[in-house]
Amino acid sequence: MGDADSGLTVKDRHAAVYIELRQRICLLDYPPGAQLSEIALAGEFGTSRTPMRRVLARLEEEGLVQSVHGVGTIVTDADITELEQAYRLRVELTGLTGQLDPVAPDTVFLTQLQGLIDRAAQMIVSGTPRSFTELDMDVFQTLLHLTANEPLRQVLERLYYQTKRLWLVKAIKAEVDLQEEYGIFLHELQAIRIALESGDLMAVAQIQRAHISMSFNRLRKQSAI
Amino acid sequence: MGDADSGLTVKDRHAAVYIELRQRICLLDYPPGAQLSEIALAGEFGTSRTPMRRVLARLEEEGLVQSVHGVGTIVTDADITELEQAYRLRVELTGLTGQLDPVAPDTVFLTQLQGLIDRAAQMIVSGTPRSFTELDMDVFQTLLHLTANEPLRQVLERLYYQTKRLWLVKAIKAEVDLQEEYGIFLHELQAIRIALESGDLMAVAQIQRAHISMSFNRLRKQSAI
DNA sequence: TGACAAATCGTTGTGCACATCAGGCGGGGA
DNA sequence: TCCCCGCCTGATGTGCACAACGATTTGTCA
Repeated sequence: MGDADSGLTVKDRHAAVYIELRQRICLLDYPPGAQLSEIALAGEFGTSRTPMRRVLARLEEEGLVQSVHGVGTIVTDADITELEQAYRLRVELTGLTGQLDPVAPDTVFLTQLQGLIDRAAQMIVSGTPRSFTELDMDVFQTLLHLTANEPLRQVLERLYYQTKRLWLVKAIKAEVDLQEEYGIFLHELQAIRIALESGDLMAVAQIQRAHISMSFNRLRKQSAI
Repeated sequence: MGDADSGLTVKDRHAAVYIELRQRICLLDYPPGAQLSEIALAGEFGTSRTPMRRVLARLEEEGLVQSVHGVGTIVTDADITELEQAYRLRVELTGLTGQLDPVAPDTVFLTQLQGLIDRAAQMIVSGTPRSFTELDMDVFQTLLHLTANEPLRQVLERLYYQTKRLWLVKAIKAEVDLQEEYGIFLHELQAIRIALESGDLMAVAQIQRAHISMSFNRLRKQSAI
């Protein structure tokens, strides 16, 4: 946390804390069941409990933590049966990104995408569940720019971070075929690039939609064992 | 506000305050631009600023108010150009209600619906923009039970209250044909009942979707004058 | 030795005093 | 008369002390 508050407003600092905590939860630095201390977090981020409680309240609304009076603030469990509804909604909403306010990519975007594809190729050689999840988050944030519909982006972001922990939990328990996952992901990105170069944003959305749906089915198959 | 806190937990009381303020904003008791005082609201609801600030923070995330340091908490403007994206997303998501976890209605539900239809018929005789909006809210909450997908319900509820003020603002400015609106709404409810009695929840969703879309088009036509 | 009850500890929730900030009002000078 | 600077007011944001609550531990009695 290099305090580089150069020109940053206070509101931005709070948003940064929120994003940081969300990252820690979704990367399982704070695993399900972990207890977050308001005082400790306030000390770490150089503030007091009052602003920290606002951040935690937002995390609670997103369903990532749960605060109980007298007990503590606990990281919620990533249960596949409870998150199935969210996952299926995410599938459908991803399909809408090519329909509602699609944004044609510029050359900068295509360059970024190529960088992400290169990182995905590197995953096959030396990838860990954690580094793969970090890459997946970057890809998500990048592809989110393909729609200008702000409410849709907000909902998709919410659903993404609600459901993303499922994969990493299973991956750490060695219940997924990592090499298969890496290969499928690289293939998806290449397909997206092809669709993008042909200017077919509807196709891009459908490719994402299909892969999210298939990814969920693989997770369900693994949990049925 | 009859303090009937019989068996209600503290959390429920806060939720009730949130719903009450949301209602006041969407019924234009607090019109766009109105300033909400944390201290005054805390006094009215018999609490202090701290819990009230949490409620206002949630309203701010929903986009209904905006808090600015040193200025105040202001009810946001209901601008049709800014809410167009939310409206179009709401149209698509309403169509999904018949697809994601549809719930077959029971006899109690059908009885409730008939009561709403009767109220809609009464609107044509003696309806005001405000009472019509109250009826519309009750209809929305009732029809929301037709899907069991909790994330979808939350998003739909959010989008509904974000966009609902548009109609009431125009209606109060006498920029909508009230009798036409009442008639269309009654017709919609009757169509929904017919689809419901035939057990076709997909049709119910499409009927709602179509009417929300057409309602928005009527609003746009009026604002283009 | 077991079971029950009371106390203790740590946590989140609340209330209040103060800091911080933006806008408006008024006075003074050109 | 106009403009500008500084104060003043009222708002939200923050920090702290205390209340409320739940889990655990400890002590006592049978």
